[in-house]
Amino acid sequence: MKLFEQQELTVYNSLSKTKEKFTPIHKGAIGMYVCGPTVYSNVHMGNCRTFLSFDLIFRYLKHLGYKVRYVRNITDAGHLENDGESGDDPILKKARIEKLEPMEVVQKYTVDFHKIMAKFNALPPSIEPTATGHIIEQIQIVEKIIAEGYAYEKNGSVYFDVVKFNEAHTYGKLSGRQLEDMITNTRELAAQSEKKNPQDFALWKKAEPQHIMRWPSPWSDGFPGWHLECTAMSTKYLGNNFDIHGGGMDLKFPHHECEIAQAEASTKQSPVNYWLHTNMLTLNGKKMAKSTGNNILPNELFSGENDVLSKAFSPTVAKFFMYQAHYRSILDFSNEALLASEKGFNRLMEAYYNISSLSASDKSSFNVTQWKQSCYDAMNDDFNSPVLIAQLFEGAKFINSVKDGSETITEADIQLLEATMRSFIFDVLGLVDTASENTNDGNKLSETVELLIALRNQARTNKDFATSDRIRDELLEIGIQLKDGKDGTSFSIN
RNA sequence: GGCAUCGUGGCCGAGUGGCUAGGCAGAGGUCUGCAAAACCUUGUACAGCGGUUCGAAUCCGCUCGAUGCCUCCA
Repeated sequence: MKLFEQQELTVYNSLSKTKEKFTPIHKGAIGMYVCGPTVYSNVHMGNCRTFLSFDLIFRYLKHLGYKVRYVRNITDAGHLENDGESGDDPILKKARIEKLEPMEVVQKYTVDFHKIMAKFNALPPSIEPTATGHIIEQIQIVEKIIAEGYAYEKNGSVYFDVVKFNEAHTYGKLSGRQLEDMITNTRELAAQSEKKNPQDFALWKKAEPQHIMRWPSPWSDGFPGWHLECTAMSTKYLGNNFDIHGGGMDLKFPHHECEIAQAEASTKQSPVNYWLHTNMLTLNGKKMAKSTGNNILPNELFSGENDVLSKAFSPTVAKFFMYQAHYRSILDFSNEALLASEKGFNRLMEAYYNISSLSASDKSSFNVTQWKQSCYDAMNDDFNSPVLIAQLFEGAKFINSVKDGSETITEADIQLLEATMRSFIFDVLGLVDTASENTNDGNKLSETVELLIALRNQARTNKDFATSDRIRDELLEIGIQLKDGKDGTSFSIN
């Protein structure tokens, strides 16, 4: 029996604004689409948070035994500023600044994105389609929407008729906005607008002469609108109705709202069963954003080269820090919080490695089976990673107490405890144990340090504390800390 | 201005109509030649004011404050 048949998963659906029991369309299989990055600059930590949140969700669904098709796109064209009115494509803009072909910009930052995700030990999606690779599909959807009467062409550009759509459908159901409110509250753009209403959005834009990213279409040589890309790529690989659509909270409106409208207008059905939105990572209490410069880059974090950081942090620690908050909560990025997470993470890993040295008893003084279920309960409750981590710390506390002799455990429970800790820490959370990498890597280094430890212990036996302290202190200076315990001396490399 | 989210102990951050989340820091202890590290123990907090209730930090209303979206952003 698959795990998912034993565990009841609940997810928060942004569309209904409630937690709902999760039931996939096809038993045992899940289709999930997540809006990927627009590749005109390096991804910052805020972007990473969203992708790491969905990595956790992807990993957990797989862990439960679901077959998951995870589609995450690369936006490499059409993402206009100012909704296509007087807007500019940021990729084109960047290409001009850096004197590159647009596709060189795309390639550069796509490669960077993949590198960063790999450092965070994020699993690659099943399919990673690009907008420019799906122009034909996008044109077909525009044709369908025009045929249904929900779009109109003007001077070679095609716009979605929001007011018309709203007569038979509901525009604003995801974001909770009323079209009437939007009409009264929308700031009027330049009077020369081609749109019937300011709420209308571009499906296809005619390219200006200087716009080099362009494709032929029935209406003009031009390029697709941003919202259309995701509709084309999600439905192509997941069908007209699929399970999960995710993205950052900031994409809810207008991007996802427009996706719903496009899909309903072209297929007459609701595209997505569960909408999942991740919340923002803030810096100094403000949203991280590419445009304002209020952000921190992953590489700055890994190297410590940023004024807000007192030291470098590993990708795993950063990830652990982010998973200590729920994905739907705003999280503020700070050095203090990272330091706290680093200590906590190291303590958790120490406890995990202590499992192998536990000695078994006839009875367990702790209900390991029940504890295991509470780990699942946490994740089943809308992927509540902070509660899962709290449970893992409960496990750690128990391990240390057994080691201490104040609690007991059976051999079978040792196996269960180890397997559960391992699968949640490494498979579900996708954390990487940096400490053990350090000690396993340099065998010669380890042997050298072991030799020094032996010499120091000899000095201690002879009460030659000057020598023993010198070895200890000088090793510490070069970043090797000796730890005297009951069973001898161990060390860690910082 | 409209829509939405949120305000938790020194810090970070879960959760919830009555039963201690967790982490970090602090305090006490164990261990140690001394330290460090490690481990154990320890904290009754939920913006303010009203209301509902036997009982609210948890529900409702108002006030104040913060953030996000409403123009590109995960």
